[in-house]
Amino acid sequence: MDNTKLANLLFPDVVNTPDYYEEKFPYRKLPNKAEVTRMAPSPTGFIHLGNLYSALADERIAHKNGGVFYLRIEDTDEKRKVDGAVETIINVLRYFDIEFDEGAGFDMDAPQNAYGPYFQRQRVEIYHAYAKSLVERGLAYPCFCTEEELNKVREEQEAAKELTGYYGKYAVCRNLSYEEIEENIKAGKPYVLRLRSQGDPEKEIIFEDAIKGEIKLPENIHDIVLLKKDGIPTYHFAHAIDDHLMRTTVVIRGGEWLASAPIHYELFHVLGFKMPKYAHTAHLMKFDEETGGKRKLSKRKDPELSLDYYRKDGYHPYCMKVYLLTLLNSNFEEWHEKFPDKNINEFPFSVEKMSQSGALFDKDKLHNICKNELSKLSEEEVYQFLYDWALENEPEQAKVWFADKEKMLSILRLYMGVGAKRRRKDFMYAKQVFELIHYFFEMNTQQEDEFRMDSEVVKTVLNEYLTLYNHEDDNSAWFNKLKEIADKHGFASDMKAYKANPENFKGNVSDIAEIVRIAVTGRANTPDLWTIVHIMGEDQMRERIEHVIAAQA
RNA sequence: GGCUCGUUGGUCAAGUGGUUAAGACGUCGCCCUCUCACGGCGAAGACAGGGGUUCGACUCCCCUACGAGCUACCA
Repeated sequence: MDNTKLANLLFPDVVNTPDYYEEKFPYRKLPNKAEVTRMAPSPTGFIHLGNLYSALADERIAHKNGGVFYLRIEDTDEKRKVDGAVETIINVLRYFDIEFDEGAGFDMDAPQNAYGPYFQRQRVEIYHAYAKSLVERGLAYPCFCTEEELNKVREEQEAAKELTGYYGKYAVCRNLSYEEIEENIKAGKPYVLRLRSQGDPEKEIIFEDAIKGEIKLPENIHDIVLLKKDGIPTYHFAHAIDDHLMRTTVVIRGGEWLASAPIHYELFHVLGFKMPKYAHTAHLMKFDEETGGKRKLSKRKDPELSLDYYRKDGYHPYCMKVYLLTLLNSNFEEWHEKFPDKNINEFPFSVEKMSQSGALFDKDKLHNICKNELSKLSEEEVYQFLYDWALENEPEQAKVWFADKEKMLSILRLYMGVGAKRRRKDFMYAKQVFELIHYFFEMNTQQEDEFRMDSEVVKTVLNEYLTLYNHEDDNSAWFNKLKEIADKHGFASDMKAYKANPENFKGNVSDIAEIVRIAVTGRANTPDLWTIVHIMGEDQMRERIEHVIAAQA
């Protein structure tokens, strides 16, 4: 068989050789320990927490030592393509402050496009150049088997309990003569290009995975598809060529790829490429109510883990990042606690520290981190964050909430405990924040907690409160009046006295405060009531209380 | 079915042959306190099971169970 003749028959239009591309995309000149990583999503239009999780790992590995992190779009599967997906990916990652150095999203002529194009569909002539050279060397061949034929073979293999796939005696197109091939092609028969695998089933490959350590796998023996019948490469072929030509040094990818590592190993070998380092990550998992076990995050089943969800509810991107970092590198949390003022990008991130098994997404933990991180921000920063969120998600309400900046800042200061010895930690995410403070902006809010005293007592206390109330009172004068009311109606004003003999009282000052608190805010738990009253003003307070009194039967 | 990876408290996890088996979240209790939040103190709670190897196994080996992934002209 004349391989050169075959190569020319298959790829008559290919002019460039692999050497041409090797020269065009030279090794990168980078600092010593710098790594080149990439995020290579397929544009399916959906991006969830797990994607962010691995993107963050890639980004950290590249940037911790002055390397390069780029975005490549793996759009080889026509069926799964979704319009606008690329924009979504870029926007979401930008929102979460994960910056790319090059790749999709930059202009074609921009210097950040030097190793492009970064859309695989725009790279077919490159793939074909390498494919042609494989054919020339007898390492690839066209296969004319139809899907039906392949299915039939697979069924037979399954029935015979043999290894399924296109290999050995099942690789019927492997030894077609030039004449047969030419005839098929002239007849217009569609074909795929397959690798002529050199693998030996008895041998195994050994390679070092940065996360899992030494891995032993049998050599690949399958004549896998390199080019699909439309001439577009499969993942495997594109991966080898792209990551080589884009000079990727570390491939961080999901553990589902581990099993196909032998294919990649053979491909890199046969193409004469140096293997990158691999790091196969464990997936973020979710507790599955149905089965009662862990499972991989799924697009269809877990819409609440979509990144859009976190944007909608207003989770601060920084908090998300801190959370993911604590999952990614277990020593991060300790480091962050030890150096609270250091930029989290200074953390010495390492792939080796990444978990071997999939972590369950933990909302409690996320919330705890949100509370802590938000409590480190200034009221101005929180104001800006909430403002941006509200404008995008609650434009109508935003007009009300942000009509008076000073008022909003006062509320934030109160809820954040700014100026106090210790900061409060009530805030988790924007939506929740507004649920906490909305009563400031309504004349009569819905009562969310019930009075524990009967309505006669409530009425009496509230009337008394209104009578004694003086807006000029400071916090302690104001509180003394609550005590006065307590004493007058058989409640203890002194907590110690109450604790000593609770049976002597109807209750204590806290019960009086609670009545007023519920009347004013609609709920039993709030920060300092005096401050609340002074932010909302005497009029609003009186109106609310009178409204409550009137509502008591 | 075959191949592969994994398995420490409810969750995330430290741990690399000798430890009272860290820490964080959550839960519960106490303290502080006008409620809440914050903060402080404390409690409960784990090496999947069985065999080896060894003076000694959470740590090394084998088997079983369970979980996950792959087994496409999808990535």
